Amino acid sequence: MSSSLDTDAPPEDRSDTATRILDCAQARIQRRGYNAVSYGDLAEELDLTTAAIHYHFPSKADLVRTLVRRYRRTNARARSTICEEADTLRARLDRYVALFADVIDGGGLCLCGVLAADGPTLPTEVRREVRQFFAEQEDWLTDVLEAGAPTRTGLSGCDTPREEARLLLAAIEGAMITAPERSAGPYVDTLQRLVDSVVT
Amino acid sequence: MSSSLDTDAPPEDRSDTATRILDCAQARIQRRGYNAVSYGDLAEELDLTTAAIHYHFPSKADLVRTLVRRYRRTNARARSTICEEADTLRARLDRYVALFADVIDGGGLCLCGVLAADGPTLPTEVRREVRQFFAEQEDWLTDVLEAGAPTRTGLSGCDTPREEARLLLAAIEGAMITAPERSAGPYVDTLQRLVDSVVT
DNA sequence: GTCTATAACGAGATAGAC
DNA sequence: GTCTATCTCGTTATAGAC
Repeated sequence: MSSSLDTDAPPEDRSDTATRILDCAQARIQRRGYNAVSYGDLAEELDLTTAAIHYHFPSKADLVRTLVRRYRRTNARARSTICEEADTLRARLDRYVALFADVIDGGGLCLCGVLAADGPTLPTEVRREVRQFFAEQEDWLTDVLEAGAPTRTGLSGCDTPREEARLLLAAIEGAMITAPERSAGPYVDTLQRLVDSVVT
Repeated sequence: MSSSLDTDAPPEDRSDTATRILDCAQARIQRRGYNAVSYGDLAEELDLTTAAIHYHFPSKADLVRTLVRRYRRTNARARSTICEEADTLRARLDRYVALFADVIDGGGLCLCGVLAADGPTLPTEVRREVRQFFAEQEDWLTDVLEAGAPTRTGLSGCDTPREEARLLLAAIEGAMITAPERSAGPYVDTLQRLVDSVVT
């Protein structure tokens, strides 16, 4: 049940400028965190004024809320594609890990991982959105592990797929933070060990 | 080799006020991140002026560098104590996890986990200090896993203790971020699964 | 849709009195 | 060791012209 809850976004049309703003904001937040990104930064990089950005996103809360929604949506599509194109448990987990490896190679961390660290600083709407992102990952991983039962060995300590899913997610997010360099190689390496322990 | 490298701190005497400042700064950074904590915040909570804080720590870089050094030192002592008081692999890992569970119960995240997410925003000295913290955890976990060889099952995917150590550390840091609430219960629960998979 | 201009505030930091 | 006072800059956000 990779839930498509809430007011699940409308047609989702966005002007070219709005998209450029979101792209820029996402890259910067993934590298620097919520509080180290300002309208001024974005304006300079995009060759706009702060006022122009305020036209598209009246407040910073608006901007980041929209950003996380887009992030969730993109991620949901990517997960769907994985399930369509790969049918073994191992292939699915490998491709899922690769999703986050791409993020690292972009020079930053998972958008929601970074935002989670900014905790109570965030507008409450954004905090909710971030928590939902993690819940979705956990749900999806649980489903995938269940569906892959035949080739699933199961960690000796885990009784249910959900417990295993929680562990996988924690490792996937944590490895970004503890990795000495922000490059995909060592990251994938570390997580491969865990995947290997979970599937035959 | 739980390294005591670099200019390993002097007698480490600190005035009472300086200690109060560090305590306050640590709590706030663990909850809100580096860039959401200001001299003004600290001054208000401690009933001081910003100028008084600047007397003890001339710059924010000074303050946080000192803070992370103290954090590393406290953590090193705690790890030593664990090795003195517990002699089985399981007991040591359990108590190590408890160390971080205490942090969560304090309402925040691991100081270095939070700072890692603030990435290039940090003064370079602080970034070095944070990377060293993670290196120390990895080294210590590797040693502990090696020493516990008799009761160590080994994850099926991991060839060496170091690979297992990296995975443990990633999960320990990541579970703080992905946990829906900042309370120790569910956190310890998740990690217990992994510990159970690593030791008989 | 983008601009100039500016308001209103908070940040890190310093000088100098006590 | 702590204060008052101040500087300079960056921040989010708005008003109004083009």
